[in-house]
Amino acid sequence: MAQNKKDQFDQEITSLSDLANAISHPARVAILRKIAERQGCICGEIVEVLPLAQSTVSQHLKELLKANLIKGTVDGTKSCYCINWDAFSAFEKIFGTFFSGIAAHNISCC
Amino acid sequence: MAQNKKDQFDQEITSLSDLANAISHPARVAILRKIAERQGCICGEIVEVLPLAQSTVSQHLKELLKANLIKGTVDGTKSCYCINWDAFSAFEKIFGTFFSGIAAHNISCC
DNA sequence: TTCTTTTATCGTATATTTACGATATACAAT
DNA sequence: ATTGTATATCGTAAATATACGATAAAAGAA
Repeated sequence: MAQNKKDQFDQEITSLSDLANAISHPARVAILRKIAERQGCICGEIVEVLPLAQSTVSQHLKELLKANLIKGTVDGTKSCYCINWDAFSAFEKIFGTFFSGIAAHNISCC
Repeated sequence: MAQNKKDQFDQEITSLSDLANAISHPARVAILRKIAERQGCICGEIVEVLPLAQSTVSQHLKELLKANLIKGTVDGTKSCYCINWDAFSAFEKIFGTFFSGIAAHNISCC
């Protein structure tokens, strides 16, 4: 964009929008679910179940790492990812606060 | 992108990512909160409190309308927006399902 | 050592998003 | 009728996101 204004908002707001952004692509939602579902960590199995190239999946994984929702460790030639449960419950809390903050004013007008 | 693959995912996944996308920009979170907080509908007051041009705010409002999270009516020269409570509780439900679906497998590995 | 496997990163193309100013439209007020 | 106000839309520029193939790096197997 001509100029990025995202940093002109409160931290409370940007932490929410950043988390929302992390799951704003269906591939990333699918990756999170897959990682959670296969309780042991998984790696390139994700590539098999997604309709995306390996490099693209790797890119999405990087985004999820950046948002701190997953953790990754190297295991031989393979990479192992799993849910960062601490960050995830914080995530849930932030969304809960957002929803209850909105719902506190529930009055219909138009 | 070279090719958009977003429609190759389940509807359950895309409805979540679409909603997340709606609040993936801080301006849109701020707009939702402002509309909820001023229980009566508001219009261009949003422009005053955001660090964005009127046309940009209008664009973000359009996005929120597209996601069905707000409703808009015209009132004279002014436009009046408010939360779409039905859609909003559906939104909350979808996120709740997502979180509990992930949390169901809570096992730490790496 | 050499070959294979796995995954991250680089380079690149294209699509989408974000942002603004200018303009159009529609109503209100004078 | 003219002027002002509020807001949506258009056109456009620039940034970011998405996707892929090619390549690099690093470990395991032969």
